[in-house]
Amino acid sequence: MNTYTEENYLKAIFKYSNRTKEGVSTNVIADELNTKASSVTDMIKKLSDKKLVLYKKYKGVTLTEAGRKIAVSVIRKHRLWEVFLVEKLDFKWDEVHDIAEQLEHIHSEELVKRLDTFLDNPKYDPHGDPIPDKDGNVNHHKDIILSDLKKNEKGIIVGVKEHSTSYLKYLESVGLILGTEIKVLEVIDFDHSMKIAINKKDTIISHQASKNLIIKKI
Amino acid sequence: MNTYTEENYLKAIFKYSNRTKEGVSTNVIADELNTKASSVTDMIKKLSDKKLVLYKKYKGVTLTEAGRKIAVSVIRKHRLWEVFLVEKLDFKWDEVHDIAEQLEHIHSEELVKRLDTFLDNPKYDPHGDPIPDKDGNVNHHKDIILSDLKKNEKGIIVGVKEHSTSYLKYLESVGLILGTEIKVLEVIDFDHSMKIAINKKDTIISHQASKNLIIKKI
DNA sequence: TATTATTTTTAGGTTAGTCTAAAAATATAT
DNA sequence: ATATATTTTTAGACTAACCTAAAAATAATA
Repeated sequence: MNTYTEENYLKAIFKYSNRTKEGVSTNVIADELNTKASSVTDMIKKLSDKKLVLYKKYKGVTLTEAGRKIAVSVIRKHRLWEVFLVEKLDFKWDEVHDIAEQLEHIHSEELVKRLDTFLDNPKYDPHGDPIPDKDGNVNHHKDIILSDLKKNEKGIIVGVKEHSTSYLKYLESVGLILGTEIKVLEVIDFDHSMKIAINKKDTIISHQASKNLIIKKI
Repeated sequence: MNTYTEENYLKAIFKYSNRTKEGVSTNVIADELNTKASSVTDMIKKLSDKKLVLYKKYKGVTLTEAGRKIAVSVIRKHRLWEVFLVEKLDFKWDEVHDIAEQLEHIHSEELVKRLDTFLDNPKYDPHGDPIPDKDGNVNHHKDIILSDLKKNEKGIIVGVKEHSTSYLKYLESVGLILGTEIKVLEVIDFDHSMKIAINKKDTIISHQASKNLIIKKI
């Protein structure tokens, strides 16, 4: 059994070790967890002793298979609980993160299994992030983002790359929720803002906003 | 915000300060929490500094109003989660305690409020224990227990005084679940075991079993 | 390549919660 | 009431997770 803190470290390392094969750096982890590099070094040694990460001094850290399993199971729990909070308790998608951060550390395999069943085995959480299956497989989105679309191309919103409350609230307020169909009407060369059509209404959104929306081309 | 551990101490003190006005003794708390008396003394000092308990050396400890509020709110959460686990996730009544021990420490007023609504504002948990309301009021059962009944008296099971898995499993196996109507057919003078009628079937139960069943006379 | 800047690690300390062993206070029994 | 037993507290130490400040390693730049 691992502590709350260990689980959070593993989650942070997982988050930054998806793309590259390089080890995740101490500072990146410290930043993600709002702690100091020296604390990270301490914890990494502990995780290394437990064979949950591979660690070479000054060379960053990578997850072992055991470490990855734990990280993914925590993420699975986080996302399942988010579905519960939104679908069953009627929370908004921008309100669930902090509560799920706590719930993800509840230890009970049976609970997760039953929760999954209760929620009808959802594949995505309320932000469109894929829910890992019980064996640790994750279905990542291919990263097509709205700002990649050209004039007259169309897509459906399937996720977000930025999870801040302010962004989520903004998206909801302009009708950019999961499943919404978008057509690009115009792209402004100067600042890459774009005019888009959603539900027969036109809106203009900034590059900052469009580059954080994951879409599926249609 | 209080830690997981502080909340458990407050809950333990609450548990043993219901009846008498005397302070709860260090050893009783140590026993309840599977820790040592010296650890309890330390924690009591901390809780006393925070004005959550009143403490006089060698004289035991009592909760302040602030401490009681926290204890009761943790118990409220515990029991609401137990209802969730049994009603929504189909856990058995003997399987939910350990999971609820974890869930009771999730901090979010909004979550508790919505969970309560989702569960239709239950008044009792799956073991018949009363769920404190959001203002901290608790509806205790009057303690009429099955072993107090005399021959030919009747009652309905409304709760248990012992929550061990083995007891709960036993009760379920012989059909002694909440709401069951019981008629006392005979009381054996020698060992206080009794013959009872439940759902038209007769059973014999030990004094040990009958003195832990809370009933309502009918 | 030598120097400077950045990152990472080490060294030493802190707090929360725990422990053991011994001392002090209270309770019990002769 | 004195001696004995029990309970509670103190003293000192431990681990987990964190910190600051300084040292060491690596990376970036002149």
